[in-house]
Amino acid sequence: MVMVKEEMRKGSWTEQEDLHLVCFVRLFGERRWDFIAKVSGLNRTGKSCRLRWVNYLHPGLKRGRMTPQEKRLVLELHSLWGNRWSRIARKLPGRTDNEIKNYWRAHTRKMTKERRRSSSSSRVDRSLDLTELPVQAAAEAHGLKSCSACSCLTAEELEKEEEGVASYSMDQIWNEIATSEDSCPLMPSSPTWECCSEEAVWKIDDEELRMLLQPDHLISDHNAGGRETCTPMNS
DNA sequence: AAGAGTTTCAACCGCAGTTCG
DNA sequence: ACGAACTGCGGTTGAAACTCT
Repeated sequence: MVMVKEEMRKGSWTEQEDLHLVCFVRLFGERRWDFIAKVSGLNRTGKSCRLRWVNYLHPGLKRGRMTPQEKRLVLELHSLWGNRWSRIARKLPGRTDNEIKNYWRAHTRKMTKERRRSSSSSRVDRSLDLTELPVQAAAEAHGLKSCSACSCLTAEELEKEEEGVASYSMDQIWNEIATSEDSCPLMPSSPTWECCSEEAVWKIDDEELRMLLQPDHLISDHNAGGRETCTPMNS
């Protein structure tokens, strides 16, 4: 018999996939993505699962457009660090490197366009050409050196802070999760979760896992009303 | 109203660094 | 010490949403 390797799913995530992923991440933590991808039955790569979690499902994420303060900070930090998106993202709580990267791209494109427009109407005013200035100068041209008009930290202040604690720790996030646990339909009051320390969860092998994923382990009274459960999708 | 052009956002890819056996 | 597996990062792409003409 010929075994055909199943194609991994690609493209947009469905709501059901999201629910499953959230469930399994909460069960096993934000690590071992290949493992999570495998046991969840999502038929996605670990990489894809991680990306979806980090960029979309993570509980600490902000939604919607970036604020002027955030935009200002992005420009300023970019002038200091260049395309170190993840580093910049760490200074903007709730924003992902992907979001910041997207914003920067959109911003520079806009600037290039404005430049073209202005250079076609008048060939004199080069001061608007931020994309061709050194990034530091570009930030200054935006008036980013001092940030007294708003309450956000300047890049310099952040730089000083850099050695200290990250501005948004995982502890905060998990505290948030813990406090909202009761109202979350996704998180069954699973014996697996309750009886295992985080460390212990990481030590279980595949055989134990199969046992733990038996429906009677996962479906609790909590989910009796047909709510989402942490059973593999393709089971 | 509709089609073209632009912007935004989510997702993929490849590579490099790290961890683990 | 070494190789495989995993993880994170930055660049790029494409579809959907939005705006303009």
